Amino acid sequence: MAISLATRQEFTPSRAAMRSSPARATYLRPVQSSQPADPLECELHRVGTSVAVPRGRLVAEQGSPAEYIFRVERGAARVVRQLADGRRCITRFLMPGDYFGLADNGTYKSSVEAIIDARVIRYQRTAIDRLCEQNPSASRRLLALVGRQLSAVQDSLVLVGQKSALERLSTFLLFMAERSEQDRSVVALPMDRSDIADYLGLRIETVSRVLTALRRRKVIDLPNFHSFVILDRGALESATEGDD
Amino acid sequence: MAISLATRQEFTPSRAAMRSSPARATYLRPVQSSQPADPLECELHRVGTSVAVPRGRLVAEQGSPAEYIFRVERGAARVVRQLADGRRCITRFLMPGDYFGLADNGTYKSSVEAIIDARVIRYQRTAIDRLCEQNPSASRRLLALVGRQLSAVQDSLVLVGQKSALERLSTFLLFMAERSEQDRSVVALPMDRSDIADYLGLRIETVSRVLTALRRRKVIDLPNFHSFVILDRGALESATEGDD
DNA sequence: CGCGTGCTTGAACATTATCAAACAGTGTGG
DNA sequence: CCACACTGTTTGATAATGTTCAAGCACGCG
Repeated sequence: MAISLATRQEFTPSRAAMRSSPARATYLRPVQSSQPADPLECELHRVGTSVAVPRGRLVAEQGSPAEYIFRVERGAARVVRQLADGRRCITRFLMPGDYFGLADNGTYKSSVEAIIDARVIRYQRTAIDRLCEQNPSASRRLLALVGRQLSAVQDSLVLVGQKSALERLSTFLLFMAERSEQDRSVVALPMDRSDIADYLGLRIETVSRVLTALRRRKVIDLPNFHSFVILDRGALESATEGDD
Repeated sequence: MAISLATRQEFTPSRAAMRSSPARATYLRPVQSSQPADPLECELHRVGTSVAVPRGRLVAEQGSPAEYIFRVERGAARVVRQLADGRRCITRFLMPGDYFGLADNGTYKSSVEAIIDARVIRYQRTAIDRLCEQNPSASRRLLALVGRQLSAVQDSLVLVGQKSALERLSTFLLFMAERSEQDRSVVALPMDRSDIADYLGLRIETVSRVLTALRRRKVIDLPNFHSFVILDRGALESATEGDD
């Protein structure tokens, strides 16, 4: 089925959404946009197009011209960088509200793939540039967004560069918990183990082992493959910084 | 040239050597700025102050208010992030032409320390903001700069997250060679082994071992602790991607 | 019910870290 | 000029951590 460039594609043809178009990298189905929020978003909204992206499909392709900037509305996506020797690195997970492509000038430096059925708004880069030209507050806001991303990637750098497997997983779980719907004790984990592994710079076996170790110690529970529950937040937080 | 598209540019107007000032952590000696180049840089220049920073001294301190944006003119600096448990992580090395603080909003997320006697220009953040307000092309360039930084950090993330010690060192050496004065076969290595280790997420012993391994294999030479020579660039390049 | 995919578990192995010691440059004082 | 200490680097032996390879398990879906 189609997604030619995805390293791997698990297509669960449960929905009809997939018959959209044959094997092409850039087939996204434009749909009406949803509602805007603040005045700036409103501006942005006017130049954006909402698009449905079925699970597994490419939103943007590494190396192709960076025509659009995206914002995830619903669902989740992974930002993937493919190395020459075939290794795969996930540099970010995109959750609702996250932007992608802000800093990619010319061509995309990474691919983006929907992890689950998603909806994204895409903005023509030229339109954004025009907006910034006219509206200094827009460009300030854009700069702030990119700055936040930079800061986040630096955090990842520390995480992956200096920390043990346990520390990485704990940090990751807390991060996911923070990003999920506040009032739910069970946190969704849309990505599979290999996504987590490639994100944290580990192997799936290690991810699995650390997760089950945490479960055995009653720090978390794993009701199924795609969610978890924090049972002992204190323990998880301290595992974040090495006190085992 | 400018805030422009060059990630960096080496001015080496061999000025008078600098004498260091008394030992204070945040003490920088303002001096007259050097010459500007293009119109935008000219604008910037008017709001910048050139400062001498003796080796080892802090240029900016993690957690303190991010009042300035810096650009390294001469010398070299490390961007350091201190973890709670005392581990140290170096996220970047700043060489002439590199900026720091562009994305730090509010407080600095990392400290910056001079590795060797250095000279930096510092720009008041408020002045830069004002400049962007008036001049959309300035803010576009600023955005481009931050974007380039983002891309560089992502590269580091891949490096540190996915690669072996040999791959990391090879990549690092080639990177340093690229950034040093083109026509010199011997490349300066201003930072010491522990800086390299903290940058690459390794221990100094590992750094040392890999370096001597490369020397034994006649891939590089190490005439002294603070420089190296590439003897077999092909071998070094292939070591970058795992073909040992 | 049975198959496939993704997840877990185990044992052997590789790489890197840790601990400890020796070594090399550099500057100091006799 | 030579001992001396100092700091940063190298080297070696051992241990820890994570990887690899190989089963086995479990959930989802026909």
